[in-house]
Amino acid sequence: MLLANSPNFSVVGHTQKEDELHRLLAELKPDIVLLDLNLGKTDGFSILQAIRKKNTEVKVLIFTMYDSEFLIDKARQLKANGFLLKNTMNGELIEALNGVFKKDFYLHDTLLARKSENDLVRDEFIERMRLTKRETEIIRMIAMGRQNEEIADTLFLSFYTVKTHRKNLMKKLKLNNAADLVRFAFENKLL
Amino acid sequence: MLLANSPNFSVVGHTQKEDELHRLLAELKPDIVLLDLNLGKTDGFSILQAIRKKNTEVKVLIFTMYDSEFLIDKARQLKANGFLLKNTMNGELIEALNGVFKKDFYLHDTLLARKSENDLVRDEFIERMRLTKRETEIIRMIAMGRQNEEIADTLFLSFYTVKTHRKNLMKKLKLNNAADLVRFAFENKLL
DNA sequence: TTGTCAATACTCCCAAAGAGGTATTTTAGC
DNA sequence: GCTAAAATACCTCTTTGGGAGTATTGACAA
Repeated sequence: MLLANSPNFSVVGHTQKEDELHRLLAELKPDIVLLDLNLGKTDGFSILQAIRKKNTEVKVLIFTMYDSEFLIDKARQLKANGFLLKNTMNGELIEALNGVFKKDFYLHDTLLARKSENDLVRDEFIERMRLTKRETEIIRMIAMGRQNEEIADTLFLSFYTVKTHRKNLMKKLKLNNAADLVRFAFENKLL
Repeated sequence: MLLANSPNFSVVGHTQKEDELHRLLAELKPDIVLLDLNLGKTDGFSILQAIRKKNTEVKVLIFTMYDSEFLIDKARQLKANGFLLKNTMNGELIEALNGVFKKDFYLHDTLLARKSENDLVRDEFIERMRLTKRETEIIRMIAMGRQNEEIADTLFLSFYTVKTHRKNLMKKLKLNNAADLVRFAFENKLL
């Protein structure tokens, strides 16, 4: 709908399923994929990685509701070509679609401006709370709604190890349950 | 520190304990109380209520890191005189301190401006998900890290009733655990 | 080189949450 | 006054989380 009146861009296909995505990519050979980031069961990032394994040419623009510095970093790291928020104006989508060709990694000015500020908040938090690398990694996954076993599988750790980290996080941050932990992650810009 | 160079305001006391707060209020008779909102065990709002029960004169300025429309509403509702974010500039604190005398409820312009926008996001979410009044109330408390028994006590409900609501929320929102629920609350500006 | 810290892994126990139910009462709209 | 939705309350069972403690390994620094 946002692209209905655009002379330069049109939507050639869309899908909800990963296997269909790969089929469509091969068939339609689009210039850009607008990829929705889901933090739930089906992780948009793993799809991004899958795309990059098979296809290094197509531009991937992350299009999500998650206004998060951490996710922006992760998107860049995993070779996305841009990051765009869903609650965006019409103009911004077009701008972003052009942006992915012009820049290595497109990010809207307003997001860019806020980023360094929030990075600071986050880093200060991690420093203040003396969170280790692993702990930071795990608190983020908890905040994304993952449970111990999932986290263990993803990081190739024992279920017990994840439990230990979780326990230590609770202790360090003086929190009592997972909900508190998620709140803390949001407040300190970890997510 | 922020008030060190202010000709009009000075800090006459401070405390972390509620009983001491009431003692200090009686002794020092300050014009304004800067009240930190903790969403954890010790709820800043219950302290606000306690102050209002004994003392209707003193101005209470909520001073918190929680940038949340919902909390702003709640503060106004419980007769606070203003709401100020912690990551504020020096000038804004002074502005707010003056503001609590001038207005019924002081809120910084930038917050005010953003508020209606976020209210919309929230209302749309509640509408879309068909959340009832009670469910909205309870998802917020869950997101604040409260557990079923606490929520039950606060709302004068049975523990089982809260469990039921929690269960229904999970079903409606297609979520699997409390962490997911908290994330959803943040993303949809419920908190 | 000798600690300390980070990371890993495990045990036991208990509390809490999550997933199925069912059922009654209240409230609000027609 | 009737009906549908919301709110209340209870049950059983399984899974997950939270708290306590212990132990081993590798890395890095004093």
